[in-house]
Amino acid sequence: MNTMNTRDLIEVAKDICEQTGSRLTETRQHMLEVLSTVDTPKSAYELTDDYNRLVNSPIMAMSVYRILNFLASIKLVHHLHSINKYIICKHPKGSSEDQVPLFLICTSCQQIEEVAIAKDLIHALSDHAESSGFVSAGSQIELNSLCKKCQSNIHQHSPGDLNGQNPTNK
Amino acid sequence: MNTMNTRDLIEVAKDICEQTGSRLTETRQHMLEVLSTVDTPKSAYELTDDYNRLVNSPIMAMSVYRILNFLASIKLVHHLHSINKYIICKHPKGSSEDQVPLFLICTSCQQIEEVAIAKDLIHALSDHAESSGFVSAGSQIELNSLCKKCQSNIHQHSPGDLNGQNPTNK
DNA sequence: AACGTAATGTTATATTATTTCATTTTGTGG
DNA sequence: CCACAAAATGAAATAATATAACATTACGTT
Repeated sequence: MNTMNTRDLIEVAKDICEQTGSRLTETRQHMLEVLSTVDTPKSAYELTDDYNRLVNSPIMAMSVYRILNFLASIKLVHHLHSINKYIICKHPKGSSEDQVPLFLICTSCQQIEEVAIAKDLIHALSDHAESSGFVSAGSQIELNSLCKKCQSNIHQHSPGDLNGQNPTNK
Repeated sequence: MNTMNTRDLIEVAKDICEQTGSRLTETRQHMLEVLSTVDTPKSAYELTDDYNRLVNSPIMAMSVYRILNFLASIKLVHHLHSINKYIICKHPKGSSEDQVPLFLICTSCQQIEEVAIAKDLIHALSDHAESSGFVSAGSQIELNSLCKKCQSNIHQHSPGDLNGQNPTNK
């Protein structure tokens, strides 16, 4: 496990910023703190609300987007495309050059588990491509799943149907 | 290779609909035809425009969303979350129970390569989770990549920097 | 023909994201 | 210390994406 507390996270952020010639401003730091208070992914607008609830100086959604983009660019925040939400990186230290993040997203309770997997595994996947030669451009992997807890809950109440697809359009 | 022409696709669609008690209506069939005319993924609104350009009877975005959702539910269309676009399924036959689609998305030219990989491979990935027991809920995998063509183009013009991350927020 | 469900039409609105330009902050060199 | 350039934010508008709600039409079944 490599999860960090907020203080350590801020330190890591400062280091990265120094290295890249960017700045860990007050709002960016505040946003990291806000992100640290939750363990489920949130939309940009939800984070805007959270920020304005927790931080004295108000912020607008536009700024939140900018900050999220920045934090994502230095890999301290992940954008989960499949649910269109953002979450703090759980182990910024562990993300070495030869690893990419894998996200297990519980489709029932939205709890996230983030693990790092070897890039080699990705290449093993893409080698199945016919006109292979595609190269992974550092993309994360998102798997919509069911966590243990929700699995047992569902089995109690309505067995089967883990896929939950329904062919109608209602 | 398992790519189908439009006529075969319609047949498959009809079969699926019969099995599930749904209907391959005229608009749905038209949408499949529209989707067949392109090989790059398109947004719902782009498809709305395409539809209205190619089909005589006009359609509204709301209906397009409904139809895309329907076609996705019967696995004839895929929603690529990471770029928020839709594309026709390249081999609806091949998607047996023990396979899931893997998409290689060229971040440069948006060309897609879709292949089917064994579900076992997914489980191999998620076994890296610490509190394992997550189970894949039939989710597809999207890899942002660079196709062969764009790789060589980039190497000619600006070597390196395949990841293209930039730490500023401009 | 009558009924119920599936599908679509239509309008409005919610949600997410970007564009644009002005202003402020901050490090750097003179 | 001051001036400058780049980085970052403020602010307003608007674009792009997606859903809600309700009316209407199409269609298979009895």
